[in-house]
This record gives sequence, C-alpha cells and structure tokens, in this order.
Amino acid sequence: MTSSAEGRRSAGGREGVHRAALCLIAQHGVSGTSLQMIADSMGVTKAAVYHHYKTKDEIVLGIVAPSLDRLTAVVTAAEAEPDHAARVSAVVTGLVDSLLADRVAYGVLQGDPAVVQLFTRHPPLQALMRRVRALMTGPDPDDATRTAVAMLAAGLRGAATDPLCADLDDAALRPHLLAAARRVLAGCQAQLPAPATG
Amino acid sequence: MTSSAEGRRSAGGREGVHRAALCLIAQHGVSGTSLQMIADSMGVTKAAVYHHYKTKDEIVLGIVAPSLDRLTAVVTAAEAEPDHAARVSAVVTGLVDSLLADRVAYGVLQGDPAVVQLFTRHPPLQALMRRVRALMTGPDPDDATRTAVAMLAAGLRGAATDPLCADLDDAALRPHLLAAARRVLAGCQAQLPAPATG
DNA sequence: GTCTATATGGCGATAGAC
DNA sequence: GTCTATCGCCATATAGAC
Repeated sequence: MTSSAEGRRSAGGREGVHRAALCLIAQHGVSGTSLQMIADSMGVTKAAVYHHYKTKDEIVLGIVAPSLDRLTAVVTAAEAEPDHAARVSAVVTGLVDSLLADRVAYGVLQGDPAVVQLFTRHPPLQALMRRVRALMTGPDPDDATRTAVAMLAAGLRGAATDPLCADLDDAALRPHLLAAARRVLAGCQAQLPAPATG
Repeated sequence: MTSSAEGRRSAGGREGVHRAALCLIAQHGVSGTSLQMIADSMGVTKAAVYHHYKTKDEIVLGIVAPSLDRLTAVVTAAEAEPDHAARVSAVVTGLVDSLLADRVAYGVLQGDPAVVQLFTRHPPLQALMRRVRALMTGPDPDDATRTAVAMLAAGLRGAATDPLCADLDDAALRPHLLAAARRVLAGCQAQLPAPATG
C-alpha cells in the first residue's frame, strides 16, 4: 500500500520490528532484549528501529496491542451477557480463543516483570485485567472461587505456552483447555455451564 | 550458630542481601533490579554487597536454593512411591506445601525470564524440573493429561501469588489449592486419588 | 528509511584503603 | 565488613547526513 508491492517482507516497517522483537523477547525476556539485538536480527542499525518506534515501551505495547484489542472485545461482549453463568462462559471461551490466536505473544509477555511494570503504568490496561477477573469471580467471591479463578488465569496462559503442549496445534489444544477450565471452576461460584465448547 | 548471638538482624550478611533482593525483585523483576538498588535498600554500597555474593546470579541462586532443596526432597520422596497414583499425590501435595512455604520467592522468580535463562545454564535445575513433570504426567501421557499437567504447574504458582488470594494465609489457601489441583487432574491419566489432603 | 556518530547514563564487577 | 574510586561495557535515545 505505502511504497510498492510489499506483500509481507520480513525486514521492513513496524511489522518487521514487531516480529524480530517478539522472537528475541521469547528467548531473553523484555529487559534482556536490547534495541541493538533487535536491530542486529533485522540487519539494520538501532537508529533504523527508532525510526519506527520512539521507545522500547512502545515496541512492547505495539506487540501486545492486537491481543489486547481482541481481549477488550471479548470482555465487552461477555459483560453484555444476562447472567453470571453466561458471562463466565463467554469470557472463558473468549479468553481461550484469544490465547490461542496469540499463543506466543501472550505467554511470553504476560509473565514478564517488565511487562507487568509497563501495564502498571497504563491504567486502561489494568482496568481491562480487572474486568476479566470481575467477570470470572462475579461479585463477592468466596475463597474457593478466588483460588480457582487465580489458578485458571495463570493456568490457561501457562498451558498455552508450555513446552509440554507445544506440539498440539490450536484446534487440538482448544477442547482440552476448555475442559480443564471447566474442571477448575467446577463446584465453585464461577462454574461453567454445560460443555461450553462454543 | 556461626558467629555469636546474631538472632535475626535485618541488615547484615547474606541473609540481609537475600531479603532486600527478594523484596526488590518482587517489584521489578530480576533484570530490573540492580545491585545499586539492593545496596541502597540495605543502606550500604555495591561493594559491600559484592563482599557477600560474587555475582548477581549467585544472589538469585542463593534466594531460590532453600526452595529448590525442599523441592528436591519432595521429588525424591515421590519417586519412591510404588505406583503412579501415589506418586502424583505425593508430588502435588509436596509441591503445594513447598509453594506455600516460599510463596513470595516461588511466584516472583519462577515466571522471570532472567531466572529461566539462569536455570537453563544449570543442568541440575533443569533435570529437577523434568523430574517434577515426569512424576505428574507419568510415562506416555495423552493430550488431555499433558494439558492438565501444564495448567496445574502454572496455575499452582499463579494462584499462590495472585493478589486475588493474597489475603488468604497458608492454612486457608492449602485446601483450596489441593482441591483445585484434584479437579484439574480429574478424568485424565494423572488423577489424584481420594481427598489427598495429607 | 537507513546510515554514522555521539550524548548521557547505569550496569556489573574490581582494586585497594580503612 | 564497609568504604571510595574506577574500569569497561552496553543501554536508551538523539542529531544530522545521505
């Protein structure tokens, strides 16, 4: 669109920075990945990277932005459901699908202390996370429910990125994640109704 | 024991570095915590910190060492159990107890990319993690089992450190963690027998 | 859009006095 | 056991030429 026929070149533009950064961050973490490393892996200089993103934080935010947009849509839709059970079902299935859509990015970035710090500095992102939790726990959750929800949140992204499941593709992993989620929530205030596979 | 009557002073010795570092790492991650920050929080200089630990890696290893020792004992004991069900039960309850014993350290350090990198450079630690996994999955696990085990591993430490459960003390959290673990593993090859609360 | 060059500062780590 | 001082390196970020 912009220049000529740049179908999907690996090197150029924000997209290139995107991918190079994500790949490196997956191996070294955010703090362990320097702009020099990103530039080197793209075959350009640091200054070239800075032409696309002004700061390192912007690069990280750029990577997670699509995932967060999708998650926002999921949360908004779930909040529109009429009762608690339906809201739980909607947010869990939506979360699983978001997770599978950005399997690498989610798992890599979510556990990173640098990302947590970055999110802390961005109130809208914190608010989004609180909405996810609120949807799952419902109002006034008991201890068992809070434990289950905390376990589910960490467990879903953990499972989606664990080497133990790396050889399972999205379609194969999805039903197992949903089944496990249903089991975790079983018997507490946030239990999932029926098969909930849709 | 060693010197004289050093009950439990906050500042001095490796113990002081220990605590100061853990507190800071909990907030900023390993890579985000400099020796300068540790020294400042102790009211000394970097050089004083270096007197106790020669490298930053040693500080991190020093922090996790007690947890790893306990985990090693748990794994060794679990491996001595006669059948798969007993081994799963032993490793899960042992893992939960280890987790609760070092709630802060575990959660903070386990998800940190810098720690993952550090562990990668220490084969014995990698081997220990593999033993934990092997105990849970058993030989030749199916997809559902692998998903459940991956979810359990991430979920347990996530739940133990999640702000959602922060106000639950160890005794209150333990039964909920065990119950959630039993539910996650229900119906797959690694299921926990009975209540398994001991 | 990429380059060279540089400013500025913090990092881990060391040397040696007290 | 703590200090001052410093080394060498790499970080993020910027300026300006091509």
